[in-house]
Amino acid sequence: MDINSIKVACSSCNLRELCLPMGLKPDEMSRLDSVISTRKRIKRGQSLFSNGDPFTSLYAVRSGFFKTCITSVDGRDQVTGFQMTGEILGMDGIVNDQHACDAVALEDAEVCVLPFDRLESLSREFSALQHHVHKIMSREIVRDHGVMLLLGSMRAEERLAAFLLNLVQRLHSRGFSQSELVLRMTREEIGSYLGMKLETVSRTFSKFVEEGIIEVKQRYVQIKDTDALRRIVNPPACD
Amino acid sequence: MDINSIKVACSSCNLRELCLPMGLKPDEMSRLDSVISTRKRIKRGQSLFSNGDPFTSLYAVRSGFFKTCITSVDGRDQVTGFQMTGEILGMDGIVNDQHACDAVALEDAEVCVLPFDRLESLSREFSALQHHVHKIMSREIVRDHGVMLLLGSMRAEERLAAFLLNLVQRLHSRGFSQSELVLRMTREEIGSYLGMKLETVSRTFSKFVEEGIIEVKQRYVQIKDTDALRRIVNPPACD
DNA sequence: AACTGACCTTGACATGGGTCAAACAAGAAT
DNA sequence: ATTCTTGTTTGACCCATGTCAAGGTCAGTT
Repeated sequence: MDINSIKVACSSCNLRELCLPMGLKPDEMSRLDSVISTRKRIKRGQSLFSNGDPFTSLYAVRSGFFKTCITSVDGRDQVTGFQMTGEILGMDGIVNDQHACDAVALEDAEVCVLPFDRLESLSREFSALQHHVHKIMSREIVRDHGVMLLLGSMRAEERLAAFLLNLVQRLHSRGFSQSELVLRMTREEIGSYLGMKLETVSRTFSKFVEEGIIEVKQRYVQIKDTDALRRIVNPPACD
Repeated sequence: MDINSIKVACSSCNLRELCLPMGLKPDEMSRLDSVISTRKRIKRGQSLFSNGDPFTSLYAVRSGFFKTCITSVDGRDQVTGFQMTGEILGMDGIVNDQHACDAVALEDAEVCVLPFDRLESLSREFSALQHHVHKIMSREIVRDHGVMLLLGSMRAEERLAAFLLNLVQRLHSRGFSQSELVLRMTREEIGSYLGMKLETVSRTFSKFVEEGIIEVKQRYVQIKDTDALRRIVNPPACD
C-alpha cells in the first residue's frame, strides 16, 4: 500500500467529534467512511492544492497546520485563513471547478481526502450529512465576515489581540492550553492575514509584552492576561 | 391574497438565467417552483432579517438592492456586501440556525423566499440543484476572500477602483451600462465596506474626477476610462 | 420660497502604521 | 565552530488616511 494513500475510517478516527462526521449517528458515520477514500501527507512548505488546480475534493485536516492564500494579478498576497486539525479545506474550488487559492502546509501535515462528487451523492442519501456540509460552508462564510470586520474596522492592536484569542480558543477546543500556544506561521504571514506589515506585528507583540499581557519567545506565546486581550478587542463602553 | 406574499414561479421568472434556477433544465425548474413559496416586499431602509433572527430561509433578490452588515459587540459596523437582482441572501444563518448579520434594503425591494428545509429536501432529489446550492455558497466564500485581499492589501484608490469595476461589471451582466451607474448606498456605506472613512471615499471620488477617470454627480457615476481604473487596481509591473 | 435634515465635499491638522535600514537570533549547512 | 539563511526586533522618519470642522447640495416639507 502506498504510504501516501492509506485507507482509513471516520468511525474510528479520534477527530470524529471535531471534524466532518461531527454529530452523525454511528450508522451514518460508517456510511461516511465510504466517502473518505484516502489520506494524504503533505510536508511542511508543500501545497495541498494551488490556485487553478482542478477541484475534485475537499480535505479534512487530520494533523498539521495550513494557511490558505490568494495572490492578485500584480503579485499581492493575502493569507485568507489558517486551518488546524478537524477543519475543512477546499470549498473555494466548488464554484468554478478549480481552486481559487493556495493551501500550504505550515508544518508536516496529513489530510483526509473527501472526493466531492461522492460527498454530494452521499449527501443526497442522508440529510444529516447534507445539512452538515451546508453548515461547514456557512461557518466559513460567517468566519470570513468576521475577518472583514477585523480588517475593515480594527486597529493593529485590536487585530492582533483578536487573532491570538481566536487561535488559542480553537486550540483549547482541541485539548490544548488556554494560555499557551506555538505559532506555526511567521510574523509576515500573521501580518498578511491581519492586513499589517510584519514590523507592525512584531512591534505590537512587543507592546503586549511590555504591558505584561503576554510573554513571547520566538514562536512560543504565553497569554498572561486573557481579559486584557478581550478588553483590547472590545473596548468597554464609556458612555 | 396578501400583497406581501404572492405565489410565483421560477420557471416564468425573467431572472431565471441569473438566479437560483440558472442552468437547470425546464422540468427541474418547475420542481424548484414548489420550493419558492412566496415573495416578500421590503421597503427602503427596512430589514429583510437581522442579526439573531431565527434562520428559516434563503432569499433571492428579485428587485432592489441590499446591504448586509455585521456589528461587533462594541458597536463597530462593517458592511460585508451589497446584493443586487438575482443574488442570494441569508447563507450566514445556516451554521447556527440564526442570522449572523443584518440585511437592509437600500431601495424598495422584492425577494423570493426559499425555505431552506425545502431547498435541502429538493436538493436531495436532484443533484443539479444540490450542486448549484454548493456553487452559490462557494462563490460567496471566494468573493469574501477577494474582499479580504482588498481590505488587507490595497490602498484607498485601489479599493474604490476595484469597487466601481465590480459594481459596474455586475450591473452590466444584468443588462445595464458598462460605464454608468447609480450608487444605491451612501459614501459612509461604501466606506464601511471598503474599510475607509466617508471623507476618504469622497476625496478619492474627487481625485478620480480630477484625473478625468470618472464623472460624479451625487449618486450618479459615469466611468470615462475603465482601463485607468483597471490600472489602478492592478498596477502594471515595472520590473 | 424658505426651511429642514440627510448626505456630501473640502480644508487643516494629527497620527497610526508603513518604509527603510541596521542589528540580532537561531537553526541549518559546511 | 563558523558561516549562511531565514526570520525577528527596533529605531528613525514619513505619508496615507483618520479626525475634526465648516460649508455646500439636494429632496422633501411647510
